[in-house]
Amino acid sequence: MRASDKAYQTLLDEIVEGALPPGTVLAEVEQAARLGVSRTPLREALGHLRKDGLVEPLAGRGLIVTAVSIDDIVELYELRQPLEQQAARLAAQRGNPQLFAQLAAEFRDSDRLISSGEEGIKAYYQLNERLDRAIEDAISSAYLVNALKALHLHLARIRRLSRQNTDRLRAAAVETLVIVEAIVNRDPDLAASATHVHLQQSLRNSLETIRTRAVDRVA
Amino acid sequence: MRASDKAYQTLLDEIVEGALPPGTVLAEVEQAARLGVSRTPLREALGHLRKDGLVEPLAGRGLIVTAVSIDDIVELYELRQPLEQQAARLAAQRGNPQLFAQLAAEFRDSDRLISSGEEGIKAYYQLNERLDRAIEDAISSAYLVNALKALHLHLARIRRLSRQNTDRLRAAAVETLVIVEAIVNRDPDLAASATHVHLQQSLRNSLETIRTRAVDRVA
DNA sequence: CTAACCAATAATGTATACAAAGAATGGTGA
DNA sequence: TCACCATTCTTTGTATACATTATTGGTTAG
Repeated sequence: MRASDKAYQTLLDEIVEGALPPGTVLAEVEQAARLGVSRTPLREALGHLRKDGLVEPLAGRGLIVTAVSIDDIVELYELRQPLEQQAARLAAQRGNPQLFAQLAAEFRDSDRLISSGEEGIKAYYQLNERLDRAIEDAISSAYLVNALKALHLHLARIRRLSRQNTDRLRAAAVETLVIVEAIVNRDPDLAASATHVHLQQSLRNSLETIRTRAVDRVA
Repeated sequence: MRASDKAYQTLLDEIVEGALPPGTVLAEVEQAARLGVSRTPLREALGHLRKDGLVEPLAGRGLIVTAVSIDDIVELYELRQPLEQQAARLAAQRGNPQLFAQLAAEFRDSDRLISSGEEGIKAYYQLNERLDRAIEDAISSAYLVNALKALHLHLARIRRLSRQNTDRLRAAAVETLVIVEAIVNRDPDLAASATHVHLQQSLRNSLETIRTRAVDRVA
């Protein structure tokens, strides 16, 4: 594996996981030393992160991890909404019904996961990732898949901000099941509408939890 | 201006304009010498082009300019369709009606441009670019705008493949006018539907002209 | 004659040295 | 005491030298 790829992957994970919170200054020599690579591959990694929108230049200070505000979340959903509706639509047209029927069965059983503590919730998140992967595979359009991947980078990042309670997770599982079943039944319009509904709820929940927490912090 | 930016912009233009056709091998030392920069900034430029999807690694041969097939055009429109519908929708919600009214007036007068030779057609294309810019400004969502910019990179590239005749340009102008008027009237649904129609026609025309030309080549 | 292996070569990947540009800090003057 | 300027230092940007890897061509053996 190339040193630049390793540096990119490491920094990416650390930014998404929050180990490098927004505002963190990423000086080249410092990060190169920390990650055990020279400046050249590190610069390449930082350049890619800049294109991803995860870091931005700050005059004189080098690069810093970009901030994530409530406005960012709204704006992100303005991209997510059309992209995932189209993804669901195409998956319903082209996906293998048997494959998605299997995923649907797992979502029907997801209450059990959500109710069984941290471990189960982690498994539930992995189930969602498998669904995303299955949809991407079904789409087969490289351009749309790339746009989705760039989107999911930022979504993974804001997921930390709006931690979901189990009630919301259960509701989300039901909403997602509708989408998957529409794909199984090769109903593109329903898949798109169900995605619309799901994302609307998801955004509403995200904003509520964050606003609530902001109030908590003041109190 | 940084040497890496200069190299990136130059290569980008050459790829989009077709001076570097698909399949062209871009060896680092060779291109660095040609563009008058050292390998380091050139590599940075190539890395960005790779993220843009304009070049791709070829085992052992370095990077080559990516191919553009008919399938690529269809796949590109599967991304363009949802993105530009959303863009039109948001522009209708947030755009300054007076600004778009001005653009609408110009589109109503665009027959004159299209009928007045190369110069006029160039001006017509610039009018379209100004509309794209106005829509992007109205959107104000950085994520969606970035996705649109990446998309327009590839669209500019395939525009060379499917050169439009004046009849198609006139029809496209009428379709576009409906979109702009919907934005002026703050009618998001109509703006989205009109965009849907316009892109469907645009794709159909692209595929027809290319298929026809492919037949010509055989004959 | 074909296939496999080895060597040579040309490419990318990495490290480091150097240059340039900017910001922070200290000093000096009003 | 405050403002401004110069200097220094830290930072990024660039060039080049070195390492490494993969491919290609040739040679040899079967």
